[in-house]
Amino acid sequence: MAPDTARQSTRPAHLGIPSPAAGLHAGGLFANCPDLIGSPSVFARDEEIFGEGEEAEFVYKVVSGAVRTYKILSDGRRQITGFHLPGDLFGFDPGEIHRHTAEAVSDTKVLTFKRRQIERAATQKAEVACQLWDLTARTLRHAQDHMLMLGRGSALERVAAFLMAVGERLGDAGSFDLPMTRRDIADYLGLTLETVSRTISQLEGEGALLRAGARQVTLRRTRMRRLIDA
Amino acid sequence: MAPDTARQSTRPAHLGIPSPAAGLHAGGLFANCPDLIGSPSVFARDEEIFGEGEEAEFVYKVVSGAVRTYKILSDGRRQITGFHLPGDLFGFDPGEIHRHTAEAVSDTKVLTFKRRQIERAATQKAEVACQLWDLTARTLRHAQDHMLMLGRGSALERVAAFLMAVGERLGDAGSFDLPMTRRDIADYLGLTLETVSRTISQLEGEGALLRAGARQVTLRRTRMRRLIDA
DNA sequence: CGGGCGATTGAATCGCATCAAGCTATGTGG
DNA sequence: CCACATAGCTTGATGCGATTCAATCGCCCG
Repeated sequence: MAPDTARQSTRPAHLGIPSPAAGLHAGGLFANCPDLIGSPSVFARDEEIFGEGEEAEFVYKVVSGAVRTYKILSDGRRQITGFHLPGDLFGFDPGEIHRHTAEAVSDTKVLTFKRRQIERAATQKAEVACQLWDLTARTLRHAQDHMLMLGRGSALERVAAFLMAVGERLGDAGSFDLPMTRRDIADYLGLTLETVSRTISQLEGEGALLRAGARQVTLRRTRMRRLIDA
Repeated sequence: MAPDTARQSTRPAHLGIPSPAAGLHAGGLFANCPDLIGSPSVFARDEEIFGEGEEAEFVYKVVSGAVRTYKILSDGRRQITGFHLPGDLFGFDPGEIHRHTAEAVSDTKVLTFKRRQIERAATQKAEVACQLWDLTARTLRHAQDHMLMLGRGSALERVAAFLMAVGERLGDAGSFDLPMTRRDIADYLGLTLETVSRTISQLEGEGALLRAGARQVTLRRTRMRRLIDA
């Protein structure tokens, strides 16, 4: 009943593994709409795909590479709200206007779909509208899990959960490559790049992961979970 | 292009006024569905309306009072994801299961709607499905704005933005009453109740608000904005 | 081989959390 | 009607974790 038990702490504790960092695997979304075929398109590292405030003409699906979506504050602080990996959809803020900027994290191939076309399909077929609803709902769930992380997690919890989530989404076969920089990770987790770097070193020091270069990591999931659970 | 300009700082700065703390004014959502009529229901202060993990049988609309929705971590930390004020809808996580717990912040009147009924209407009428989609999208926008706050805002920015948002949603006629405790505010903003208290005192000290008792506040919006802008 | 960006590491600082009293309303029972 | 209890709020002292500032390292690419 009363919330009097709510405690706060900066100490490590179980955050639950949040849903993958942006997880919007498209499933068969457009499968049954034969006229909805995406046009392939390529973006170079750090190239803008769309900007905040622009008209939302297209919707995108990542084929290879990675994309970040973010907002910038007037003083330059940046909050990345999601990373989009192969298979993920992005750019689907309902409404006429993009509410984020999207950039390629690395060289990236995407499929582009006309938003108008999709929305028209939605107004005609309730089935399509429900799928879009479900898609937005999954994005919402991710956002809420991430809120929990940003509001309540220590640096250790945030970084560990992030690495595990990205690993899973990349189909972690033992080890994997992080597509993004430390700064990107920091701006996603609400930390500084130095803290991210230190925390990864700490995780390595405690045997929760191995590194081969800055980007390639091998997770020891059991040890990592032990670190953040207790 | 490159995100190298992203800076970080703990200093106050413009966060943009985030959308109101949960803002889901129902608009005319169920207006054109004459068979969807809510049953009135009353909950006492701190009474649970639904629990995380429960089957999502109903959807709610606040008539009077206030509701909080939150998640609890295994160690007791609580993250409130939204406050729901008169006119707001809540409990509409798509899916069969509630992903939050909802409690009355103060004595509260709500209207309850059968979720099944609404979803059935959605599968039949594309128009309804689109409205639900839009509803979820608005919740998503709020969540993303809140992420920005949690990830990047100082205590001062968070509290000031929160007060302004709540004031607006309550139709701030000069001054208004906060329905929730300092602990609730803290668990929403990712702070401790002491920090919230101190920050409000600080805002008062700098002439950004007046207090009449702990809960009633009068905002000096211009001064408050100056404080967080610069 | 050298330039440069990204990552790491160190030292000092700061903001918020934590721990710990008091304070102030509100309400209750004698 | 007042003493007392209690819940919520405020305020103070202290500590810790993350940020900030500042080198330095190391890898990748020209």
